Amino acid sequence: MNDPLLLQLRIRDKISDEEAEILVKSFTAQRYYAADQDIVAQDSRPTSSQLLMEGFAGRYKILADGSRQISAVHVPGDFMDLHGFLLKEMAHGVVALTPCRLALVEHSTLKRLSETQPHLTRMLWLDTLIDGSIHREWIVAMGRRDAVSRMAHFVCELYVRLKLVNRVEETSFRLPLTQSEIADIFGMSLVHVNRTIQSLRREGAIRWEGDMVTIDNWAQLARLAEFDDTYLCLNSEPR
Amino acid sequence: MNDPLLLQLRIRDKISDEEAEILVKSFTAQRYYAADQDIVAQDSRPTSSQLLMEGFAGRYKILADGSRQISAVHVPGDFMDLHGFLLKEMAHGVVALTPCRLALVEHSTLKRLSETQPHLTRMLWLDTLIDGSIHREWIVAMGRRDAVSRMAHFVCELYVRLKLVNRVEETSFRLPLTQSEIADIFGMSLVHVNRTIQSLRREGAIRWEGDMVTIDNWAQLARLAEFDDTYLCLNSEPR
DNA sequence: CGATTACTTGAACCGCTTCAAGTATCGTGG
DNA sequence: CCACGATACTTGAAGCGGTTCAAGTAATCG
Repeated sequence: MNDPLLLQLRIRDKISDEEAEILVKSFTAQRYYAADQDIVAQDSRPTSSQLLMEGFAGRYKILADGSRQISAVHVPGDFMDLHGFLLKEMAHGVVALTPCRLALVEHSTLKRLSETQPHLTRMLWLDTLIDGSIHREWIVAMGRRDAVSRMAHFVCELYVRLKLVNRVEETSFRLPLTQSEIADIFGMSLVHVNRTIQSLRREGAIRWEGDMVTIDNWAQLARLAEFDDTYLCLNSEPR
Repeated sequence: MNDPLLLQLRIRDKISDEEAEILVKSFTAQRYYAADQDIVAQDSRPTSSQLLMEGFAGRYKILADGSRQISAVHVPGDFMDLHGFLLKEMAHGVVALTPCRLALVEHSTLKRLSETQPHLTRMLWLDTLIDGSIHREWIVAMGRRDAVSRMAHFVCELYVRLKLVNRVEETSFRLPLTQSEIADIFGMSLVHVNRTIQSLRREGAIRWEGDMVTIDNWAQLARLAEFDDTYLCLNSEPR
């Protein structure tokens, strides 16, 4: 079974085959989105949640002056808007940053799961807690790290998260985002994103050729980023 | 019953008296912390979670250069480190920003709740989802708002959150934080926090005299902040 | 009353933004 | 197969929001 959600969950705790089957069967339909298409609109009230199976998606908000801030980046296996199950109203939109394939669960199904499968429920809860943990790490980075350190941190984080779902080759991964989109992730200008990436290249920490990011010197990158993967919760233990 | 956690939960959904009793009885002990004391240490593995009953607390991380970033501010009724129940290891510390009173639940009790009380479990899950929602709003503010707008947003948010737990008088609330602590919340310098507050004062939007913050012109403050309370999830509905 | 902590102000500096232009890449139609 | 347009990336230079350093004032407390 290569369901990327299961890959993610099984890193954090044992999931029995029965549980896995129940979980997989909860998803009723698949959907495809083109790049730049809205998956969930701001202020909408979805009655289902979506799991990202393939591609990159982002949670975002547009401000009055037209600027956009992306508050989360999702990779395959991320249960993107599981929040909506209990929050009901979406304060932020979700956009496909690349072409995306998604799997859909009805909220009513999730509610039934929460009544009958306490361990699975805790694991889904955990999934949203890890989201929150990543948010906090981003807040720290935005508040107290300079552009180079933040970029290094972002590359480290994506490397680890993509590795969990087998989207990494050696020290490289595909990151099909434009510098303009990355600027919206960092809350920086496109120009400064460009110079920041060049700075990391010049130091020999990474290569970034088109879609492919290659980490040439992990130790240096992690040092620049002060990267510590605790917040990604990578240990398997009973939960 | 004036338990501030129940006040918060009952804003979002009905909680039966039975459920309320079960919840209240889950807390076994109270603890008191002095200002600046660590409630939860970074990288620790607590076996209980704590509910903030009185005071202000903050989640934080210290970086290698000694700077501190506060990633969340907690008010009475916040179930501060409910995360720890499933995340196990704390990537961030929690500090008492003022003297604090806390109520304690063992993780084993929470696990039992999750096996027997699906609705309460969903409500606790929701509590952590609202935390995440606030994180995302902070990320947007840090990325794309200037200092005045962020300060205005922070004041609006605290006003609403404190009102939910009866810590507001008319248009005023106590905020016993130093400008230096606020600088660590904003990831700004103390000097700029000072000038930003003065700017809001000069515009007549707020007064900020010692501990007391008074909102003199909510409309103006909310406009500066582009404040929209959707992310605080203030509607009561079945969850 | 003196020490400590919080708040305030001024001025030089710097990281990042903005504006403007130029280059590389890629898909598409003639 | 090349010309063209569109999009992404790159570079330069001026400007600004926020930092840093330094000092001074107000409030609090033993």
